[in-house]
Amino acid sequence: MDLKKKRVTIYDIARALNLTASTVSRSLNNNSRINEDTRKLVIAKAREMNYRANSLASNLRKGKSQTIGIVVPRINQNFFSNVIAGIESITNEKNYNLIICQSNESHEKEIKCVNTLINQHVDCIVISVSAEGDDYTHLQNVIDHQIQLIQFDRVVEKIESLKVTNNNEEASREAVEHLIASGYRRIALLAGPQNLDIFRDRKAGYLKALRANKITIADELILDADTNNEHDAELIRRLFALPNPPDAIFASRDDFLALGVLEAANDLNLKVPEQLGICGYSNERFTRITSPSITTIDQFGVDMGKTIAQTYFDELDGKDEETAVATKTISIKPKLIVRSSTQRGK
Amino acid sequence: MDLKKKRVTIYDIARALNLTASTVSRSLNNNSRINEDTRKLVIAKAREMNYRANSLASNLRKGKSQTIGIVVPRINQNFFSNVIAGIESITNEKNYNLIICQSNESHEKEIKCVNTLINQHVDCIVISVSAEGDDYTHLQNVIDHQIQLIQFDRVVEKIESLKVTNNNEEASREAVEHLIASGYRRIALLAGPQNLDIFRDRKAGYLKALRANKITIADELILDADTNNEHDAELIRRLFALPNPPDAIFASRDDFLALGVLEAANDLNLKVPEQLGICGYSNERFTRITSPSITTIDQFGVDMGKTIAQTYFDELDGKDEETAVATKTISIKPKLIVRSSTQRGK
DNA sequence: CTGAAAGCGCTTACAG
DNA sequence: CTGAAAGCGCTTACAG
Repeated sequence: MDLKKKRVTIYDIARALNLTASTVSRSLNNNSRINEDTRKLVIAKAREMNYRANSLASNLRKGKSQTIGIVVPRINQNFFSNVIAGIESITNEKNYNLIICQSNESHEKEIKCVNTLINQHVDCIVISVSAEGDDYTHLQNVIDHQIQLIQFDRVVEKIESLKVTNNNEEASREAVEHLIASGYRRIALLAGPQNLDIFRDRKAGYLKALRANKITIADELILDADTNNEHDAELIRRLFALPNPPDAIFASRDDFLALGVLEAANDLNLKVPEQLGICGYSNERFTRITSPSITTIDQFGVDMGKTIAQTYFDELDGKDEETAVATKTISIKPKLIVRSSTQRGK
Repeated sequence: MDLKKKRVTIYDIARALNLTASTVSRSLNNNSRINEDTRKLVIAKAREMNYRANSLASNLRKGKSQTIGIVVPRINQNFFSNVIAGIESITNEKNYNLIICQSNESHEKEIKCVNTLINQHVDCIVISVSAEGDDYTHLQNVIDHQIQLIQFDRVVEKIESLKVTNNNEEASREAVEHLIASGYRRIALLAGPQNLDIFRDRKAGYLKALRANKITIADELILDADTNNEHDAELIRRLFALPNPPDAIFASRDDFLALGVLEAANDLNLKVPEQLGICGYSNERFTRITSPSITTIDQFGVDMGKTIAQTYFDELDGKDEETAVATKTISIKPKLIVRSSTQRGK
């Protein structure tokens, strides 16, 4: 047996069957006008010879890859893995491939991922940008290379593309309204990095709720977190060290931050929700099972993923030659999930 | 501006510079014997024209893709995402690309993923098989197509390939020894699907520990779980419904199962660890922060990922023409993490 | 150091 | 319904 055995190509099949590559190709792609017997013959032979199509070659020739590239900060965050699962559920049916990349919240790595995907000639790039960075020429580059760009969740407003977003402001407003309704009055905000729109929006929602209820906005109760969990403890400590500490904390960056708050409260022997209310963001799986369970906001990641994929295919089908790259924004409303960490007898 | 604008190729650059494609290609790949000035010229022009290499074309020509395909059951399980992160940390340096696929524990989907990767001409496929299924011709197929196969964690013994495994039996034995040392005597085992070696090994470790300590093995205390979390509750209920229920449960499939046990214990007002000891598997992030925190086993996913990638590159470098596809097994020892859920003043 | 030419494995107008 | 030929965008022996 050869060690340098080459893979079987359509020419090998053609030779074995006394046909041409054209006919083999047509048979394998079972379209066009091909004699049914010929087709069966070819397919049987291909199987027998353990033939595998070379996607590189066919994609090169066809000028498209039936592949969608996804770039997310982290694949193991509940929200992102849900979005990916949602996208997959649609692309599977359509026989599209997915290339998943994670930027690890690094702007540099994100650029690298995007460039690789451009080089791979993916048909579409779906991205939620990392927290770092403010230069987005790599996104513009996607568009310049005629690749459909779809931004989701963490979108860059100024880059025109398809966008699927959550209504973060509205969800946050609702969460804070709920805290107020539960009787909390000194509500702190642990916000996410303010260079991202979504975290600015969440802060806006918080402010809006306080104003609507005529609660004074205390600057010392508003702190911006970055995405590094290891810095969380310090921020939380700072809140509890205030002369007049908060009676509730809205950890609007994510549930991991809320978890840190819960741990800190335990260490300080603060009773949750009696002495401290806690609300997180993104409905991480563990929030249901901590003690007490944590009130949070569900972003419907799976639905969002489905919407993203569906939007792409709709765009593909309905594409009129007039439009260059499509731009449109679809907003999904997240849902407040009230659990024990914020429910007290007023 | 053209809507059907084509991408810039090396021919476009060559034309603009009055050179040939050969020279442009050589300059861009900055190897060979190229005049330094020519190279600079080409690179500058390429940047100016916003040129992007077409990986499809170059990979087709070179017959390799500098791409590694990964197939895991779920990308959002701590262990798997750690392994992926570990692999990435090495492949990043080497400028290799990663295509990540998830089988969602479906054997059918797994086969589809593997086939897609074969068609994409990846250089290597890294896989941890799904819980379903017992036909592994798709793995044999990888080898038959001269693609390096690396199995990890959930490996199929009979398929010869590189393998990176955890010593599951040893880790489980240690965990059960620890339970015994904490004074638990009726130790139940919630095992994973027994068609996978790793779960059989964990059961073997459990049995070994009991035997070594002369504790009677009670069949009614050993139940096999599948990978569907929704079935967990029923199994757990069955254990607690026994006339003589367990005083400790080793949820050897994973921490999510252990979490289910903890929830059930709470519902039944059983005190953990006093009345019930609980041990999980895989050191999921939440185990550190439940109340009580859960004793579990860390599999060093990141290290495992690094080992996998490193092994691949070693094999690549040291490859003598004599060896076909490399086969070798590397075993990593997991570590027991003792937390509150099993610590009682025996 | 640079060029001309072939070829990687496909698909698809163009003929017949 | 099938074939001959060109071409997708590269890389790389072979010359010079």
